[in-house]
Amino acid sequence: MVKKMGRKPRSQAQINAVRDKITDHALKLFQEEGYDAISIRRLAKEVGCAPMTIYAHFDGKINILQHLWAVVLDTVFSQIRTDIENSKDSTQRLNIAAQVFTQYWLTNPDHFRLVFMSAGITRPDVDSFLKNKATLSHFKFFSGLVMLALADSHTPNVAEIKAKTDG
Amino acid sequence: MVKKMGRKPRSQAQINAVRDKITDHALKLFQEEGYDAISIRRLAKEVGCAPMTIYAHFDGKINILQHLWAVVLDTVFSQIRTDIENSKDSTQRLNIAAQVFTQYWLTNPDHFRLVFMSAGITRPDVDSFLKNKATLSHFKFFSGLVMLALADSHTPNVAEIKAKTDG
DNA sequence: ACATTATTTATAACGCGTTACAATTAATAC
DNA sequence: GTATTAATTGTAACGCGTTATAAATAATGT
Repeated sequence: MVKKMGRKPRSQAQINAVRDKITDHALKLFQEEGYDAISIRRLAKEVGCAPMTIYAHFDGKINILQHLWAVVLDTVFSQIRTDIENSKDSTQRLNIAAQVFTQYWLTNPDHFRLVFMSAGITRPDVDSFLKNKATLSHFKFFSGLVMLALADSHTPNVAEIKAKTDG
Repeated sequence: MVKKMGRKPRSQAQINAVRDKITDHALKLFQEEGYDAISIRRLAKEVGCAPMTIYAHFDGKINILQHLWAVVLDTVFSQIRTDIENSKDSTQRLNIAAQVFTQYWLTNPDHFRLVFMSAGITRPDVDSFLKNKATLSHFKFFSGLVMLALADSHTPNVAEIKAKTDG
């Protein structure tokens, strides 16, 4: 173990502070003018840093948007989880979840636009985002609710229909 | 009516000949190397024309892919329409349609890749493609089959489930 | 041949995301 | 101070889609 010299690496809090400063401006700008109307050079200018600094904290432009998506979905699903604990009936739980889900987008149309209508998003971008662990668990949680509700409905061809609609 | 002078405008067949020459090379190149691995400059070189000629026949790169999509979907749905005429039962018709649909992608995996997995496709691109009249009629035709099958199933909560899955 | 119209071509430019790399600034240890 | 390490900055460049514009080419009339 040799002694360390020079500047010490930043703490996680310090790193997150810079990331947050970037994502805060990105969120505002993306909502105001759209994802591909905002360039990296423009975003850097608004943040007050050099374009290269952004690339030091994010893999690329699309990575910034994925970060924003994750934040929004985290709040949506955490609210669903808390609101659901009141009920025990599986179909009713699904109803509550769906209601919270849709209600969130209605009261936060800007978030809806950000997540679902950001122009210029490619399929592989969405795919890699869906490979994110937290995001995946959210969808597993939701599909679990659907499964339970379907199991309670006792209709023979529902599973078949679900298979088709899934595809 | 003044007399016309100079070169006459090309016939539709002549125009289509140029378009087809472009789309033929585009189809081959997109399948071989992927949509965004092929640049307009590269496509033009392979076609044997100048990049500007492509822009004279298509609004842009994404427009070429939309053309290819339309061609593929046309063949899929025309095959479905012919194969369906044998049966009268609505649920069986839906079954046949789904089978032809999936079978097509299994026997033409390259087309499947082209339509559903072309990288670099944006949401508005897909949206504008779906606004195409022929494409829309295809989906209306398919959703009509689903509706009829659902009407025959006599299960009370199927419509509700369908509403959720649609969203 | 010539003028006229249609089509293609060549050239340059714009901003974009992204990368490479050297220069610079900031913070720590001696 | 000075050396050392971390982080940011500046600069240039690449290919991209796309647009604008003028020149070249092709086909038709007289």
